[in-house]
Amino acid sequence: MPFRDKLNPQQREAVECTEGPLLILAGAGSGKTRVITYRIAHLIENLGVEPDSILAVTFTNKAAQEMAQRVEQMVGGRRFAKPAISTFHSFCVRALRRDIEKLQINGKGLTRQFVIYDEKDQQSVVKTAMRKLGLDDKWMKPNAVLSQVSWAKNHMLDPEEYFLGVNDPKREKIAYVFREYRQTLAKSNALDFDDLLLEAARLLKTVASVREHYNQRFHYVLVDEYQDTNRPQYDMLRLLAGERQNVCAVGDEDQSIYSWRGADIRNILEFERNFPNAKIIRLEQNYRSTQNILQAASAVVANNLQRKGKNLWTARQGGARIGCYEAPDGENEALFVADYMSKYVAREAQEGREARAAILYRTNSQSRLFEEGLRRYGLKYNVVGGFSFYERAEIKDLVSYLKVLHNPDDSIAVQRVINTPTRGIGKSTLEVIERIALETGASMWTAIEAVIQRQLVPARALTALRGFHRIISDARAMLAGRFAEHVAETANPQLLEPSADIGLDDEQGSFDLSLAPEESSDDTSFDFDIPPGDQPQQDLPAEVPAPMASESPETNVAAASIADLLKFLLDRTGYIKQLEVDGSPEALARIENLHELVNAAMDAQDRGETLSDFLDHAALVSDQDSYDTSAQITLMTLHAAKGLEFPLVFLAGLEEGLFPHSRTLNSPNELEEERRLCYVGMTRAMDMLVLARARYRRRWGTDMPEASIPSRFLAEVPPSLLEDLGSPRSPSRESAEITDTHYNYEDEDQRPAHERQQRAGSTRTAAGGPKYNSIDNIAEFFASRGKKFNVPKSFVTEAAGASGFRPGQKVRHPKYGIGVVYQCEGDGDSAKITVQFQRFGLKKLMKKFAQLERA
DNA sequence: TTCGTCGCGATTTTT
DNA sequence: TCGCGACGAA
Repeated sequence: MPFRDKLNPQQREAVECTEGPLLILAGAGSGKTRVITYRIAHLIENLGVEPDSILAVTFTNKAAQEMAQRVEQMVGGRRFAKPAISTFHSFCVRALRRDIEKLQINGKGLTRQFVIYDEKDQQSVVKTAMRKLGLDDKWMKPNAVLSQVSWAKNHMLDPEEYFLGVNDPKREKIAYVFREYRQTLAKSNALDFDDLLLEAARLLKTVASVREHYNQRFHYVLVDEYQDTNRPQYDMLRLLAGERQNVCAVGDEDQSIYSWRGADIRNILEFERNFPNAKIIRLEQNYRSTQNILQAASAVVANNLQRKGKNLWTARQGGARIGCYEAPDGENEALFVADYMSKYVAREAQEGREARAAILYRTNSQSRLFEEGLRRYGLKYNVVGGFSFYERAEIKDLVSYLKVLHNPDDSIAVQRVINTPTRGIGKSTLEVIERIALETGASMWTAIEAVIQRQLVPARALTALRGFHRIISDARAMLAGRFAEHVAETANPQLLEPSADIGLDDEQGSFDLSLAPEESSDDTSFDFDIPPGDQPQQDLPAEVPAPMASESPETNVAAASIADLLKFLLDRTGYIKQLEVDGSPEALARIENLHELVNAAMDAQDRGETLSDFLDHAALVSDQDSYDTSAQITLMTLHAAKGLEFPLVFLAGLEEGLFPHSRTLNSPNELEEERRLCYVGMTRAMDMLVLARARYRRRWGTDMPEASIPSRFLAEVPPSLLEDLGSPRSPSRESAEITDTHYNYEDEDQRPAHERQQRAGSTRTAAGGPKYNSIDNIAEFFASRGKKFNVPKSFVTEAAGASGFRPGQKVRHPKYGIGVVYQCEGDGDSAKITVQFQRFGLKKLMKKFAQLERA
């Protein structure tokens, strides 16, 4: 496979240097993916390396899919086997599903049927643990406790070690919660996201046979986004590298933005120390952005100390300057962006080019304003992030039912579904069950059976509980293909069968489990993201639908498919009926979603996935993966933008406290991370970059917008690269009408009808319509919208500069402390200044008496 | 037990 | 603004 003429010298070196540890420092837009895929193809095609002895790990499903696709295009068709390309997490899940039982001690420990707890599940475990330990929700927020627990895990500390490492009472209590948390998960046969990495690393570390298995299988290991790896991932990488040390890590320390998830930037900064004789190659030619954009971004990130430093350059000299816009408030910012967008989209359409733009922001909550703005302009857009399909309540409900079928000990799932839809199992009944579970150390499910058997709750609740139990056990029987038999069995009053009897509930997968205890799995069973049918799958019977239930020949009934199970559950639980009765548009949407879920289950079935696979999938996918590249305008957080590129990029909300985020302001390390985030955002832009800020922003729904201070990152961009896009200062005509009310947000419907028509017309025929689509007219446009776009008087007085204080300025008051000037009125002795104080809120002060000073 | 209302608090982020 | 939790009524 020839590639020499397709790569620059550094890229070529990175591709050809296949033996020994290698760190590729790949600057933004330097053709990283290209190098990785060529490298893999080179190994296979030119060096004759077996494809499936190559392992490549990424962080997102999307990255993994893309990589696999591109490799496929290069070497596909010619090879049967494929390289293993996977996310860290799904790699770990597969490894654990295969061998986790080797970590058992005296038969105790997790089984291959373990479930994966997502963040919500984790939260509820923490909450329960805290309640059990008598800790108040208000004492410390469960979320904060959880993040401590996660921190400890990422630093490979167990509760005892964590306890010893802290010396304040608060954290000591957290250690107890941590211990309780771990016990709960163990009891539920569950792992959280952190555990997946942790346990996989432990598996490799402690079980020599497993480690050898992977060392024999994988001769070349490649890690993408190395700057985002944490300690367990690093350990795993070392173990996978084995003696060959053919480790290729690709990353960019300037794009490390996940330290809050335990990512340790030292992994990349200290690569040479960790892997002796490591080679380092820098990819410094940027193929994406113009020189101006690159220079601006580089200037910002140059303020960081924690970096190896690099010298990115581009052949695209010059380019448009970085746009800069200061809007009066958040709504204005959004409307400005929308206006700019509609102009841009129209222009690109006229030129016959494809318009692609992104609006990037720090927090998801910022998206709302932009969505409204874009809608007003009739522009189509796509929001990435927020909550994913599998996070929707109704989907989680049904998935939880499946989880209970799959693993009855999953108490979180049981808790979620036991009374959804409501079936009369209330708080007091739940308390009884929980108490039994607590006293006997059994799972909720076992406790439920005990409660039924010994009739520990009032008749009414007992009936309800029986109903629930019946649904679950019926469904489980369907799963095992023993429904008819089950019905016969349960026809007699002996309702309860020992649940161990149904232990192997892994649907078709159960064949594997029962037939192949130890050495059955050879290399091919490790099927990474490989399309269906492309490889021998001993996990599954060949024909997908309806394999015979060979374990009970006398019944000979087909095991139910996942879709069938879902339909059964939706019907028997009355879930759909409940929504139908509701009848609201929202309920109908939920029904739609549930249909989608059934479809997803059918697709999974077609791919030959077991119930277990399906649940893993549901746990590991995110919305990040469903990003639609064909949308013209994409809204997302800066984090979500990593790895993407757009001809036009807006970076919004460049305000101190928002970006950089307030929670990072007193930590130099976190501030550097914010700066890297800014760098990531800026380097997404290919041709045009616009930075925007609102001078007043309404934070968390107060009725009073607060004055903002420009983000320090704005000041870090060399002024010569900036171009002010006409930030409105004092729309004169309107200012005369301003009363004492600071802002008067009105519904847009209050605009005169003729304006609305004009607006509508101009958006629909964006190209031809003259007026409000042009930046030049933006001030006029804002003005025309009436009071809504009034700027506070302050902007006028600011221009006059009479009061000596200006809005946005930081001031100190002897009694109220530090604050920010919100508004100035009048001048001379009668000058009044309104100040937003950090601790005392908004105060109107007479300048004469206030003793304000600049801070 | 459920369902409604009210008030308060929060808003950072791959898997 | 929105969503959740606590609390109270049927």
